[in-house]
Amino acid sequence: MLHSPITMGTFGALISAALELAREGGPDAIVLREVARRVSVSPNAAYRHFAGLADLLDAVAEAARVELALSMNPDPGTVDTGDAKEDARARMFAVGRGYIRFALAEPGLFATAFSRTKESEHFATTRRGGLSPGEVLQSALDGLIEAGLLDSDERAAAATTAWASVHGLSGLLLGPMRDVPPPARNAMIEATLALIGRGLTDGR
Amino acid sequence: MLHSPITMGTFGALISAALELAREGGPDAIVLREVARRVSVSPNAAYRHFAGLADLLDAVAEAARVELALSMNPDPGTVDTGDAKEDARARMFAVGRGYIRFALAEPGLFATAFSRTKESEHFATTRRGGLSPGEVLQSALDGLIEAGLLDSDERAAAATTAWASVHGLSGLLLGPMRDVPPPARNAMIEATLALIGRGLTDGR
DNA sequence: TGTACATCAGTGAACGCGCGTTCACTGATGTAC
DNA sequence: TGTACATCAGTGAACGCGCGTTCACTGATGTAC
Repeated sequence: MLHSPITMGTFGALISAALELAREGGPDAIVLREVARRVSVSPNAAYRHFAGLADLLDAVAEAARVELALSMNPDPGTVDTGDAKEDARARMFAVGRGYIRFALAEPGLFATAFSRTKESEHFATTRRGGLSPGEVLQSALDGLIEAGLLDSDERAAAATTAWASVHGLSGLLLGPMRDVPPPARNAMIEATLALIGRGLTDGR
Repeated sequence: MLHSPITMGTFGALISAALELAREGGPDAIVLREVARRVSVSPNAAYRHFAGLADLLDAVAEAARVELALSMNPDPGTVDTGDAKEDARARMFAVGRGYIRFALAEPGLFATAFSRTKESEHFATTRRGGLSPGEVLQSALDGLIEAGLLDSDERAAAATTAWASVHGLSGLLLGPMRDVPPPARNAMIEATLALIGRGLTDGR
């Protein structure tokens, strides 16, 4: 997914195999020896590319964050009705829906994206020129501000509340509410997005 | 915390020691051999009281849920201004604040309360006559309905959104936002509670 | 009241397992002169 | 163009560790008659 497997080299193959483990079982499923096994390499070969397990985990968590950010980006063209206000609102909803969709489709990667790393600001900025989840959210909020639907001094509070809501709903749907059937689940998602949207663009 | 250590017996002592481990390091820190060590008992003695590690974990998760529910209950007397609407609203805020306060004060127990168990409806009903987090939330929503601040047919959606918001904010404050200093953190909590409260009791 | 027996909560030793990491080494590739 | 040397990505074997669980057993307590 990151690169073609053919030209990936051992470094890329290790990351790719570790991502696959994370996809299957979350961050705790990332086991150095199993990663090496899947790449058909001896366990200590990994130490040529990473300082240790923690370092590998950091790289995988970063990759998971990039995948989350990609899933948050609305399909281009979807949001284009001609009405600027309507478009900005729709884009905001699409970003939230994309976040929850990723969590439900890739629970292992979702959990991995939030696993503890050395620094804590990885959601806001991304190295290597990729997108970060925080940047996608901020740009949707920019749209609301430009459309006159949000005061720019409410921006920080809006970001926190919006993020908290979709993050929390994702966690509940994956946890205590995991047995809710899909139709009711979708109703919950839409109801939450609607209520938050209403709260953010209060009366505008 | 559950019973006096003097009359607790091995069963209670095992649960108590496991709870302590969960408090220190979350559900993954619950290690059967370490639990037995802390109770000064051989590892296999635990098998007299639990079918295995998974069974012990279930019991500890249940206890963590009870502690969460206790933390959500507002101190009696705090919410009593004479104005029924105002009281109902204040009680709702107090429940949300209690939830987040517990998450921040006891991150290990908070995570443990949400660790995977066999059944998934433990948040709604509690065995042994204790309170559950879901029951505390529902009773706060009852208050809003009785005060005329919430339509009873919006009850389910309101529960989901409210829970998702405080749950998500808790997760963010413990994770990606863990370095936010306390004053800014409190502002985020109050801003989120205010926005959700506004959304729930829309215009009333 | 005494005796035989079942139950129960504990013990100590051992099981197999898989982990992250380190050690000393090898062979291919690149580079300086 | 050839030679000596450094660098680098890999190997195989081993390290110590702690885990959950099982086995055969013990000694105290309760119970039936």
